[in-house]
Amino acid sequence: MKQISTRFSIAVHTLSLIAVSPQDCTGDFIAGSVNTNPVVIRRIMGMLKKAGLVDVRPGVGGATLLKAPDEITLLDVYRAVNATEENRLFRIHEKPNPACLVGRNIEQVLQTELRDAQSEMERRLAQTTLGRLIAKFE
Amino acid sequence: MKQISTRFSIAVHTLSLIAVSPQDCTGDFIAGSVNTNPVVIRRIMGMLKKAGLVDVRPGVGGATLLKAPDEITLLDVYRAVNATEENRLFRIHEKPNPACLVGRNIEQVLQTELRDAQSEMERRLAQTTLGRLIAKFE
DNA sequence: TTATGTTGTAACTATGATGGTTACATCGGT
DNA sequence: ACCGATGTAACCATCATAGTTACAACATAA
Repeated sequence: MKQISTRFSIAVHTLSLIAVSPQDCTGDFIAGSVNTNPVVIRRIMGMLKKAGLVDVRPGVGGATLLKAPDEITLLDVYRAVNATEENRLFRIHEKPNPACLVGRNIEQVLQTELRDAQSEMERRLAQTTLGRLIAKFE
Repeated sequence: MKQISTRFSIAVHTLSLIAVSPQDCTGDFIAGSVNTNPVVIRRIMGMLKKAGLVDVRPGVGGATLLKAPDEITLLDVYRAVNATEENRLFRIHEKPNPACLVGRNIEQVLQTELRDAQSEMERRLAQTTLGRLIAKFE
């Protein structure tokens, strides 16, 4: 099946690293910890910056959190990297046959249910903060 | 972002149609209601059949539900069409650097949270039955 | 038996998201 | 001016998706 992009987990990794590191984290340093290409990190950092979660200093290098780890939830990160307009987890097939009872109703009825389901997931993501996550590292 | 395949919504549409139709539903008939190619329907019907939700009669044609609409939840359908092994909604980047505190812990810690979030979503899907969905059609 | 209409699949295709990569402009401090 | 960092554009290989054509297998009716 189609899974949610690793952008999300990489973003969480990135923020965690910034949170626990005493020194400034450069993109290359983070890339080394995540084990990927620095450009991938920069792209994600750009999204986190746009979402107001981090401040990145061009030229000099390094990133810092703009909120306390306890003020950043997984949902914040999730939203930041999905960064899209709609943000609907489920896709529904388009243009079903309006001449059919089911075709006429399915979109509306199903959408309500699926949005609720997505909300439940997001509610759970909102319950975990970066601070709580970091506290579990050993 | 990457969304969950329309296979799911098409499967729900398909089952709904079978449930509300007095006559037998052929793949072509369902395809007409969903507004897609019959082969797409047959593929999904194959998954629903494998999951024990429907019985499809080869040759003669037509499909029937193997359970009452009130006994089929959206989660059943979701599981049927995702039909994969792992069934993990979230992907986590692989092989983070074990020499780093974050890299060493992120996978384990994050996985717990994400699995919980997925469970919340699935719990909500399990609360809606096909019967309840159909009852909302007008 | 043959014809008809259906299901079951294989195979091919176009599309779009993803994630890695190279390249280079720009920035800021030494 | 130099150096190392960020910010992006551009390109690419890979993969899931969903539509399509084609055809074998099947069940029933004539």
